[in-house]
Amino acid sequence: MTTLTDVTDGATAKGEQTRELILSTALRMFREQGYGKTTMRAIAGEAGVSVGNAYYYFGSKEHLMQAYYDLLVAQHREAVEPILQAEKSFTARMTGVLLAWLEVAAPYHEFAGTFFKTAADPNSPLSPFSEQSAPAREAGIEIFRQVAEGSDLKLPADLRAELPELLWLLEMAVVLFWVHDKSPDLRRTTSLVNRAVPLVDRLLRLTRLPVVRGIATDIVGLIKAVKP
Amino acid sequence: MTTLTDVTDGATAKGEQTRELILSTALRMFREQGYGKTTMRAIAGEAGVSVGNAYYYFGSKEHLMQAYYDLLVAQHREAVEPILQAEKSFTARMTGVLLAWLEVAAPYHEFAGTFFKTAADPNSPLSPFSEQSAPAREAGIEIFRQVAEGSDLKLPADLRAELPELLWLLEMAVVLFWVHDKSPDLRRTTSLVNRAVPLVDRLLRLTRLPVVRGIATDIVGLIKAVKP
DNA sequence: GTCTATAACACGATAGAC
DNA sequence: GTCTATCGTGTTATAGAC
Repeated sequence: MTTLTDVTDGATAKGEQTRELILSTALRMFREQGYGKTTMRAIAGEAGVSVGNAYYYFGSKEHLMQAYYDLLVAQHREAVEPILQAEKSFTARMTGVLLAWLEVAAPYHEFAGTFFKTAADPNSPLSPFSEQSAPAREAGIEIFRQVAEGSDLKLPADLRAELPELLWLLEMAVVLFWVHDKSPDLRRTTSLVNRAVPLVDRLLRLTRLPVVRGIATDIVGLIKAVKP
Repeated sequence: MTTLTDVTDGATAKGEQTRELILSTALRMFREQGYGKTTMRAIAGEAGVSVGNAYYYFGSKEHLMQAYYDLLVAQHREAVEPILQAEKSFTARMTGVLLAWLEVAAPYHEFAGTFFKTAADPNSPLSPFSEQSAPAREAGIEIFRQVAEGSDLKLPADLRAELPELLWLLEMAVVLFWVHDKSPDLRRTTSLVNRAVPLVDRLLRLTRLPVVRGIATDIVGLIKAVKP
């Protein structure tokens, strides 16, 4: 029986190097000329390998994008740690996490649209809602679980249980907005985050009112019922 | 000086016919084999025209998709009319409009993913948020203006002004959900609509409470501030 | 203005040899 | 693991016919 670690040592060390070379070359060219104008031939040529070799490591051009996304997620997770250590208020934690995402992703904004394009395709394994993305999605939701749990929020149990997923959805919405944002310095998106998060905070605290809490309970019920 | 109507009469009648032929052939083939497996050569062949002719009427394969979308919107507008005539309650009107969309779009569900794939690309003219889509978007929003105005809803003026656009956004969200829905008969999406709309209704009426109204005002302010 | 026929191009992707 | 050669596709170009 082979173990997962087998693939990372010995004979494949060189392979890993080639993989890295192709990936970093691709990302640099995506950044410099955009996704559409960067051809697989050009990536292979620039990296000094054959096209076939590039396809040996990355099943498609979109898989190179997916690799970039994984990188982004890792960087975000790192950037978020000090914020979660320092801040206590929900607004500060949530705003910090979202702004950290914008900062990490900023260099790739111009061609991020292409990634989002495949993300919207329900048949693509790259979709954030797909089964293949489940691990990455869970990791993303986990961040928002920490955002909520380490904060000063007091919520009814049913809402608290669903909140991380809801906050993750909110992040998806922010990303959607961000992808379409053409304003200088992405001011519209940062403004959206800075103003929307306090509103979410107020909305969540409103669940103390019985009328609002009734609706909140029903919304949670709806979400549960409609999840696949 | 030539007038706009010149292009629609006399000599172009045959052209219009050819255009229709190409479009209907393409849509049938998209439906039967999916978008990806339907080639431009095959469409032209099946329609009995040359490839060049297909490109004469449709600038690209995606333009054929756009034409399909326009068709869908027109069908939806038709399907919606009797509902808006008959129903008075907001919930019934809104639910009716959304379910009508699901019904009209159902035959295309399988390959709709491919369409929304390109629609999600912010650089694509097919994006519902793009400048080129502005007329279609306005027309869509207009439907929800009718939904709200002809209903029994009583809302503060600022919220009422933004509501049609918000309801249109809600429709976009439903479509996004629909595209990813793999359940038999699209039950999850219909269930979402049937349960979410009454909740929206209740939420909107809650704005009578001063606390809630305060937040609603701020949300409207945020939306206005963040619109391009 | 509408349409045909055919070739050619660039690109993503694949096959199969080494 | 890596290469070369090749395929299938969207799209464009050419050169013309009615």
